[in-house]
Amino acid sequence: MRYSKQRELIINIIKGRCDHPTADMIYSSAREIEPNISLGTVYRNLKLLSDEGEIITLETVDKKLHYDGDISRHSHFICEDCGKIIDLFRPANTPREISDLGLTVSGEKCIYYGKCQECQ
Amino acid sequence: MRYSKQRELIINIIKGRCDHPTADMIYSSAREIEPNISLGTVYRNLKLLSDEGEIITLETVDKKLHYDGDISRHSHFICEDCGKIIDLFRPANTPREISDLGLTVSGEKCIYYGKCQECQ
DNA sequence: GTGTTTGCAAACCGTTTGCATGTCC
DNA sequence: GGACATGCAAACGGTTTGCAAACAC
Repeated sequence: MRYSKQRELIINIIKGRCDHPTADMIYSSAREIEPNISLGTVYRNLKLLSDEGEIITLETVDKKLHYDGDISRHSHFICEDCGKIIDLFRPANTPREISDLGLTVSGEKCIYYGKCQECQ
Repeated sequence: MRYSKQRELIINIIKGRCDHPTADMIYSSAREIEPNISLGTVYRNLKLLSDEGEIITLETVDKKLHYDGDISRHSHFICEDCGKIIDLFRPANTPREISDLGLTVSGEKCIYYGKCQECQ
């Protein structure tokens, strides 16, 4: 993988925020610094970085991919009503059934769905 | 909600299988019995049934919506490699952090991601 | 110089929707 | 008869991709 300033910018944007932006949000931020960057480049790099394990891709209820620059072991809670994504740093115990079935959970990666405090 | 034979057919197809078909798979099955049924009708009814809580909609890694006719309390495991969806009927303990944050999990609905036995 | 990356725009594809017609009650 | 549901096809929107030019090394 060769250096590119576009990719470096994208990495800095994702790693520098603590929410879970979509490709479009990252594209907007990137354009403020590098007005000529294209959406295709953003998507290509997000896919690349996700494949390399440098960022995490989250599939949510809004049919957009969300990206997380924090690759430390943690889970996510997604509000079914407002779509908000909340980090959970104290991971759940893996259910016994998962190991019984010979399944391996990646880094306790787990998505809980429910309602956040505001949407109860 | 008024009766329609298309909707009854769709319900029977989903409830009659124990996997997690996509709209397209349901559409194919439906056409074998009702060759004139349209894809739009399948989508409209799946959305309706999901909103009514009669079926469950799952967002997975393959960018297609999957549907589950089993609405009993259970979680899912999705293989990151082959996309297979496995039911987990012994739900995980909700992490303490979730209640600490004032979040409510819907019916223990939770998606674990990892590798299935074949993809290890 | 060679192979990677970019910007641009078009293509892709799962899903949604507008509308005229058909169906249920 | 009136509200709801359907079939059809077009539109939608997020993501991917083909290609020529630009860039890294």
